[in-house]
Amino acid sequence: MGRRIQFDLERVRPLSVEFYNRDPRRVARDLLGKVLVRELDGEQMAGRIVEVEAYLGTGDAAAHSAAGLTPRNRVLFGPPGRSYVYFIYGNHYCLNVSCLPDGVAGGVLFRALEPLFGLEAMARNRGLSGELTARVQRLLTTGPGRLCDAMKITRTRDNDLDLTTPESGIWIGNDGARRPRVAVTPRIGITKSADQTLRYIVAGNEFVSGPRAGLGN
DNA sequence: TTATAGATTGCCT
DNA sequence: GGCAATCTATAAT
Repeated sequence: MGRRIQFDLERVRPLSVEFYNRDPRRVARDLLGKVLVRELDGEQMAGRIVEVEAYLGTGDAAAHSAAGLTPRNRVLFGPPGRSYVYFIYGNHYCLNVSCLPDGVAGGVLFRALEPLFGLEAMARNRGLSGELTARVQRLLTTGPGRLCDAMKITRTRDNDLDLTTPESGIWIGNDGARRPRVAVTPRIGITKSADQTLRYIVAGNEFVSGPRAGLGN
């Protein structure tokens, strides 16, 4: 018998636009422990943010905004608190939130969630069946492509949405949970600017992807 | 118009 | 632990 998840979505309050109108490094760190909520076709899903990466507008060769404004990355240059969804490796979508004021590029990539609500729906979306064992739960939203798959986040439908209001179908909120212990490491899957430590994880959380080492900070 | 690299994942050995 | 799959934005020709 699996562990029953108890989580009250009513307790979650959306984060303000001003929350995102800051340096992506600060936003990334503060997003840990917050809740990403998805509502689609009357179905609700939610997960606690346990792994993110900051992408800076300037001086960051790994950021999509590095070469200047293009049709694809325009959301990163727009106002804060909006969704930037891109398609990668021919298979996967990745979700970011824009940071800093209109005209200044920057964003945070969502890399992993701890599933809180709607696990059955997420498993279905991921093509997983059977018992929701700890191992299967980790396959739901651990990894940037997986969490988009689980929540059916796509570019055509979900790019450039306002993430500060439930009306968008995707939003981020605070449920009053205590601020988690944070660790910082280099980012994953990039070659440029790979020396910078811009990946933020909840220390010791089992739903973090890849290496979980890193000095607390 | 063509070429290439990419903020990944899952399956293979 | 290695690597193919699969698409497309952007750069190069």
